[in-house]
Order: sequence, then structure tokens, then C-alpha cells
Amino acid sequence: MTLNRQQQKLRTRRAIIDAAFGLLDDQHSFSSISLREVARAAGIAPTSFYRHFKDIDELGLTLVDEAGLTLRQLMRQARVRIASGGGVISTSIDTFMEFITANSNVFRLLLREHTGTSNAFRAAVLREIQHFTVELTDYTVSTTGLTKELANLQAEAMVKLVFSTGAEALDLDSAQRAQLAERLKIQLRFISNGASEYAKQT
Amino acid sequence: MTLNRQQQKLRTRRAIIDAAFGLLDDQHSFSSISLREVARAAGIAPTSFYRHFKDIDELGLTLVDEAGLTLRQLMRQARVRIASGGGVISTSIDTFMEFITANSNVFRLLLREHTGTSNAFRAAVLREIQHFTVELTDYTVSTTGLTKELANLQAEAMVKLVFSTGAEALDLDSAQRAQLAERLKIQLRFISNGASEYAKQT
DNA sequence: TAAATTAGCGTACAGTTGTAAGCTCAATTA
DNA sequence: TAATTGAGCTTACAACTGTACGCTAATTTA
Repeated sequence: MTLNRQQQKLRTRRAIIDAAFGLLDDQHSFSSISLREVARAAGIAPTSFYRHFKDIDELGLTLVDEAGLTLRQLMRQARVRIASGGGVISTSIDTFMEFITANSNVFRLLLREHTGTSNAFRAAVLREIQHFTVELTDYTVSTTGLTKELANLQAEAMVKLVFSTGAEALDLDSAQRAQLAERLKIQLRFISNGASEYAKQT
Repeated sequence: MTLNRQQQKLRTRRAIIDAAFGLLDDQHSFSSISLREVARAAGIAPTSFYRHFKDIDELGLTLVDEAGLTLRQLMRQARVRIASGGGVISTSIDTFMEFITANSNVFRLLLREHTGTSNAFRAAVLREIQHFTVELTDYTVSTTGLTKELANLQAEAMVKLVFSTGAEALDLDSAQRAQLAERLKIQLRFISNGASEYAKQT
């Protein structure tokens, strides 16, 4: 079972991407790792890197894209779980917390590049998060009587709060994390109920 | 009017701190600037840096501390404005938006180090933000009938939402920023009203 | 006044970075 | 089969990094 050229190239590309993800943790951000480090971890010569990516930023955007894919898997998983019963908020947050526990480096990448030094990176992350917000807006419109306008405001606030809390959770142990999740659920109910009230008043 | 040694040393220290702040913008984070760059901008030899700071991280923590001070000025300013009339939420957000416009580099520093690679930095920023939350909690307890527990949940959600929105505002022009501020005010009302409702129900 | 302290400097060095140039050799194409 | 392509390599270099070491000269202390 020999690989042809294309397959081998893809395999090396994968090795680079995986190596880069593997180098990320709470102490190492994407901007702090060098092209040479990535190449070393991927088992290739530094100059071979250029056969796959124009420069390190192109790799970074690829990582953000892959992180976005993982995020969408999260959404799908949450939908499945909600369909099979349980509170919407509670189920979503439980799923989310499991996600950042299992994919903390992926989540960290998004968080950091969201406020990072590259405009392109920030825009790419923003796109992924907005995807989240749009989805939640649609869901809210279809399950409540809220206008699209109000649903969007509610969804945006919720997503921001969830991501912000997720960032905080990264530094906590699982007991504290569970506690934080419960607090978050109440806070999301504030928003949800507050938006309904607001809709009634106008 | 000659300076003595202590005064001169303080003056150089200030030059280093100011130089470091001056090097920060949307494209340059603290971790991306080098000790040599800072020294160059401050007009001293690289090795002289060590007469003032143990290493670059010690400078970083100093910057975070100064940023915290600036943040507290913001709170004070908001309190003054609220006292002289106008809605609490609206006045606070207007003050906040002016603050991040006038001190975008300071705010960016806090945002970035909040999710940065240094545990010490993250902790330092967290402390500053919690200061904010505590203050808002106290205020909420004293102006509404909410329990400290609920007031704290409300304040935390609000602060997270405000900072998160502030991060987004950094990349926008003033017109978009104003629009974002109005949306934020409504979202804060969601939280405020939602929390009141929640308190009634229990 | 003599001695001690110290902010700031210049020199130096080892380590790392990104990437240019050109080679090898296996897979692909003609 | 012969010619072409291209992934990956080695070598090389200039630019930069943090920081060790020891000096200078002015201030401060005794």
C-alpha cells in the first residue's frame, strides 16, 4: 500500500497542522511558536515548510479554519442532545463545557486570535463566532415569539457571555468549572427572560 | 534645577514604561515586543534595562498594574457622571466607550493578557476585572433589592458583556461603535430586568 | 576629602530566527 | 524509456534576540 505523491503531500501537510496544534497550550500561543519549531515537531526541514504554506500566517489561518470546524461539530452535538430531551440552556452549556475541556487548545487559539495582532486572524475568528450567533438567532426566532432584531441581540449577548466564561473556565479545575457552569446557566436565563420582558413592553 | 539620583532613576523608569506603551497597538502585543526594542524606544542601552526591571515580564506586570489604575479612573469618572444625572447604564457605557477610544492601547493590553501565555499576567488582569465586578455588585445591592448573590451574578454577566463588546469595538469606526454601544445598552437591560424577574420568582 | 555606590554604556557571545539557493531522487508524464 | 516535476533536504547567511562582564563617571555617604 504505497502512497502517491498527492497523498504523501497531504500527509505531510496534516503533520504540520497537527504539530502546530500540539505546540499550543496555556503557555504557548500561535504567535509565540516559530516556523522552525513547527517544522521540527512535524519532522521536516524548516525550508520544506514552504512547500505547503506561503508563510506561518497561512498556517495560522488554516488552524483557525480547523478550529471553526471543531466549533461547528460542537453545535451539531448540542442540537442532537437537545432533541433528545433536557433543558436547552443546560444541555448547551454542558456540551460547551465538555468541548472546551476536550479541546482546550483549539478553544484557546480562537480566544487569543480573537484579540490578536493580525487583522486577518481576528476577522477569521469573528466569522466563526458570528456563525454561532446567527445559528442561535435563528433558533431563538423559531422557538420564541421574538423579532429577528431582538433575537439577534439576545443571541449575541449569550454568545459573548458563554465565550467569556469559557475563557475563565480554562484556568479552573473541574469542580470550579462545574460551579461556573451553573452560574452561567442562571445568567443566560437573565438574558432570556429579560429579552422576553423587553419584547412585551414594546 | 538638577535632579538627584533617585529622581533621575524614576525618570528613566518612566521613559521605559511609556516607551513600552507606545510600542503597543493593534499590530503589536506586549509579547511581540523585545527588550531591545523597548530600550531603543526609551533611549537607553539594552543592558541598562536591567537596572530597572528584573526582566521583561516584570515590566509587563507593571504595565498591567498601570492599566488597572487607568481602569479605576474610568470607574471614578463614570460615578461622577452618574451622580450628575442621566441613566446609569447609558452614562456608564458612554463613559466606557470614550475610555477605550482614548486608551485603546491600554485596553488592548488588558484584553490580550487576559488570555495570554503568562499565568501571572492572566491573574493580574483578572484581579483588575474582578475589582470592576465587585464594585458593580456593591452598587447593585445598594440601589436594588437584589441579594448579594444575585447582584454578583448580574454584575459579572454585565462586566463580561461590556468587555467583550469593548473588544469588538476596537476594530470599528466611531459610527459603528456608537451603534454597538446602543445595542449593548439594550443587552444590559436584558440582564438587569432578567435578574429582577428571577429575584421575584424565588 | 576620600571611599563607596550605582545608572548607564560598550563590547561580546551564543542562540535563534526566517528564508534564499541549489541539490537529490522518486513519482509522474509523455 | 526518457524527460519533467516537485517534495524534501543540506548548507548558508544576515538579522535579531537576551544577557554576561567590566568600565566610566557622577552622585551619595562617611
